[in-house]
Amino acid sequence: MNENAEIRYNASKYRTPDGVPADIVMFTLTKRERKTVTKTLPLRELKVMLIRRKKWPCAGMWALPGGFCQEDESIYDAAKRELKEETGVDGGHLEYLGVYSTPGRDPRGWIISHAFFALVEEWMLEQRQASDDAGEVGLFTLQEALEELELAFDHREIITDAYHRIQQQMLQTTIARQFLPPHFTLSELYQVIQTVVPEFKEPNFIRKITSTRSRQGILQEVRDEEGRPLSSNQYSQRPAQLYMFTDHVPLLSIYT
Amino acid sequence: MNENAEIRYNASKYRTPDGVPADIVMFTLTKRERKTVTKTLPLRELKVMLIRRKKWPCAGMWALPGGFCQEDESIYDAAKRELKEETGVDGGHLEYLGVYSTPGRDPRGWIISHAFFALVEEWMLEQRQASDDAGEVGLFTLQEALEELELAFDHREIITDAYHRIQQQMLQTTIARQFLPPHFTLSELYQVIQTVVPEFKEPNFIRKITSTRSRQGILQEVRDEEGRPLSSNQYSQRPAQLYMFTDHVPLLSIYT
DNA sequence: TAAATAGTGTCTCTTAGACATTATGGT
DNA sequence: ACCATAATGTCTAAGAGACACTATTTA
Repeated sequence: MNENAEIRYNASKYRTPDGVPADIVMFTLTKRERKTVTKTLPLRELKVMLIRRKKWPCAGMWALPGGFCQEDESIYDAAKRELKEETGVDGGHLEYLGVYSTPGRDPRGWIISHAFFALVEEWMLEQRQASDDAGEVGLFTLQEALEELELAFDHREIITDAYHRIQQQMLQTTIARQFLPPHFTLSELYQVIQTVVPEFKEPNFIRKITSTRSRQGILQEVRDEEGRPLSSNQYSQRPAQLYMFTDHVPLLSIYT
Repeated sequence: MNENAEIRYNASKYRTPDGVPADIVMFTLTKRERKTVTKTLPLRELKVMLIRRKKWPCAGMWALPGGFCQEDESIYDAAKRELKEETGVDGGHLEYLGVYSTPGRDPRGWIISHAFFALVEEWMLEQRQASDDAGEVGLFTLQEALEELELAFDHREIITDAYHRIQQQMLQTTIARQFLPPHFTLSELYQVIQTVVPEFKEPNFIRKITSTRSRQGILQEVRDEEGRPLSSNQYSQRPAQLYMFTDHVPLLSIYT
C-alpha cells in the first residue's frame, strides 16, 4: 500500500493520459431474403454500426461505440463490457485491432483509444436500436460510412483499418463461421467470403474446397447419426451438401 | 483553450492511468562465422535483448527496454524514440504488437503497456552494450529468456507473444529481408527462415521457390548491367545465384 | 417441361515431392 | 582427386483451371 502511495506520487509528477477508451467497430452481415424469387441465396451486405454523438466534442457526427476503461479491468474487458452494453449479448467475435494515439486526435485532451472489431449478428443490434433513442444508431455499408458520413475523431482511419483487417482475417482464418449458421452450404460460404472481400473470385470454389488435401481440413461434411450426408435445399432447387467448420486453421506461408 | 480546461476538469473527476509506456522486444539474428570450416554458412541464432532492472519494482530482474510515452507523441513515436535511444540508429523494422493492461501487472499503479517488436542488426546493439554499464544488457536466445531468466512484470507473456508474431510474420511476409543483405543466396534465406521458425521444413526449397508461379513474385534474380546473373561463392564451393526481394507480398488465403 | 442450382467428367497444364545426377570451384 | 554445395533431370502423383455435362428439385 505504501508502495502504491509512492508511485502515485511519482506518477503525479508527470503528465499522464486523460483517458483510455475502447472503441469497437461492430460489423454485421445483413441478410435480406428476396421475396420475388424463391429458392435463392439472400442478399448479404457488410455493415458497420455507428452512433450519432450528442455531446461535445464532435456533436452530431457519427462515431464508433465505445467507453472508457476503468482501473480494475483490462482494455479487452472494457471492450467486452461495451460490446455487451451495446448488444445485450455476451457472445460474438471480439478482436483487438490497435491503438490510436496521435496527439490532438481528441480535443478533450490526451486520450489514447484502443480499437477492437466485433462480428455480431444483426438481431443483436436491433434491440439496441429499439431501446435507446432511435435515429441515433445506424447501420451503414462500408462505402456509406467511409465516403458519405461525417465521422468523429479519427474514426474514419479506424474503420478503414478494421475493414482491411476483417478482409484479411476472412481469407486467412475461419471467421466466416461468425457469419454463418453451424451448418451451411458451400455456396453460402462463398457468398459470405465475397461479401466481405469482393475481390475474392474462385470459379471452381466448390471443386477446390472439397478436393484439395491441404484445405480439406478446415471443413467437414455434416452427416446424420447413420453417417448419411445431410443436405439442404433452402437456397436451391437441388439440395446442397451441408458443411461445418472444423477447429483446424492451417498455417499459411508465402514460401511453401 | 477553455475547451481543454473543461476537459481536464472532467478527466480529473475520473481515475486515469498512471502511465503508458512502450516496451520493445528487440530481436536480432546473431551471425557467427565458423572458423574451423571454410565456405560454409555462418551459425545463426535468434536472440532478444533484455536489460537488468536496477530500481524498484522488479529490481534485479530482466526486462524489455522501454519508456513512457509523452503527451506530444504517439505511442509509435515513443517506441521509435526508445528504439533509437537503445540502438543509436533510426532504421530497422518496428511493428506494433499489442497492449498489455491486466490490472495489477505493474505495482507502480495503473500502467498500460504497449508492446512493439523490432528487428535490428547485431552491431546496433553492441554500441548500447558498450556505452552504458555493461553486464546490465544481455542478448539471450528465446529459450534462455523464456525458461531460465526471471523476467519483470508480464514480460514473459509479451516475449512469448512477440515470438509467435515474428514466426508468423517470417512465413507470411518478407521480413526475412531485415535479417539478410540486399543480395543473398537461397540457402541463406532458407537458413534465416529456419532459424526463426525451426518447424519450417522444405526439402525442395530452392526448386519450389524458383519454379512456382505464385511464389516467384517475391524474389528476383540479381543481374549485372549486361543482364548476366550474379552469383556468390562466399558460403559454398560452387557459386550460388544471388536473389533479392521484390516489393511484392502475396495475399494468402486458406480457401484459394 | 423449363428453370435454377448442385455437383461430376474430362482434359490439359502445372506443381509437389522424392531421388538421382551433374556442375562448379576450393582444398 | 576429393569434397561440399548448387543446380538440374526425371518420374509419379496430385492439383489448378476451364468447360461441358448430368442430377435434383420446384414452379
